[in-house]
Amino acid sequence: MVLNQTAAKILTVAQDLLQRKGFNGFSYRDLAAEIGIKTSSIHYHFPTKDDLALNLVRNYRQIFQIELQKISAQDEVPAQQLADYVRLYGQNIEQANKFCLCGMLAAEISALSPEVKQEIQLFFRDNEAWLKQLIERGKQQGEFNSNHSSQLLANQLIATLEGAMLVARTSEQPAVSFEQIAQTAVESLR
Amino acid sequence: MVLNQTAAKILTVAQDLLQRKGFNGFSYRDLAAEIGIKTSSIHYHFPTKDDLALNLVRNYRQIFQIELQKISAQDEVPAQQLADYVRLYGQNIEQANKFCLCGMLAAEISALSPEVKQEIQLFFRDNEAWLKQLIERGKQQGEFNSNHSSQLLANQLIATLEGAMLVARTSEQPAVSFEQIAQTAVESLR
DNA sequence: TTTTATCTATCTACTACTAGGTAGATCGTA
DNA sequence: TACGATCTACCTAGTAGTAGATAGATAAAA
Repeated sequence: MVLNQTAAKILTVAQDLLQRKGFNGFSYRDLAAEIGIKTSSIHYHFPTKDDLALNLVRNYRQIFQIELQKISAQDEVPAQQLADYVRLYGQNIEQANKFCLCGMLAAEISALSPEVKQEIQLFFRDNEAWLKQLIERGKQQGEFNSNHSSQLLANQLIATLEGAMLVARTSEQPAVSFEQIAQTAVESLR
Repeated sequence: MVLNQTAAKILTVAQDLLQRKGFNGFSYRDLAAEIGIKTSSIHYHFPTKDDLALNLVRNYRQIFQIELQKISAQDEVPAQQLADYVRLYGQNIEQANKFCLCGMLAAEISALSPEVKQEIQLFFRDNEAWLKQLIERGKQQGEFNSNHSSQLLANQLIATLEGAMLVARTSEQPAVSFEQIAQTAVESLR
């Protein structure tokens, strides 16, 4: 997927608005105003808003995958890799109280096409698969300890982090609120 | 807060739409059409949409509190009370894949006034306080076991349940998906 | 008579989206 | 190399429909 400069800019601004205000919380007009083009130009690159959402999720998945691979590539112990993983989520909140793009779209799922819904599913599966592997390794190395399957623990952790981000949005110190819960969740794996 | 029939009906329908589609996902027109009145009548009872949101959250808090007291009143062991608590959340998903009203509004927080935001905060505090007490009792009775403070565990559990509901919305079997994660979270307390 | 609760009718602003046009770049071909 | 055709990426100017909100009439109840 090769993108020209304008399309890339649209995606950048749209992602920011989406993570802060939600899919139903921004319009093509908002995008156009911030970028300095006309709404029709956005329609040229992304014919429908659902199209835009699809591209945003695909983009988000891809970038997240790259970050996961980066963490995997660093030769750290599982506990440290888990901490790095949690920080990936924490960055959203630190930046203007953003929510996870896929968490946001999950809340607004009824406004989205089956294609977008599936792509969001895949984001969570990506995370599940990566975390499952990590937890597996952590168990083998004696860092993590639980009777539950690594897959269940992975899904539980994803839910906890998404929920922590969500609840943190209503707090006066979102970053602190998130960090506390995330910390507890990570330590619970020991 | 005494409500006449129409205001009560508006709240009922609005709550349903809000939990399924989000605050930005329904309009006064949608409400009016479903109830069989005019939008201006809704404005009479709830002058602004933010007003409506405020009443919805207050109502939701109140009903939730009643449910919590019901659970407390039943003379069950903490582990069973926790299961009852989780079922409170699960009911949302079973009903047409609804999300927690306050979880939904937390995602759309940027569209809401500080008053509504504060009321949502209070909902989470209600839950935190109730759960903290429950976990405390569970620890004393040897049913729960953790090095973390009951308050942290309470907040972690709330986040996990909210996140589980959120992620479940993208799944093909939301109820199953939620149940698995919730089950894991509850058992992790042992 | 005042209050309550509804209505009709309307407003301004915005929604996603489209038709049709245009400047400029790129292309194949004579 | 020159010329016509096509393509890219934007524009102006609109569409129909929806958003939340309001003014003022009306009718029934207190």
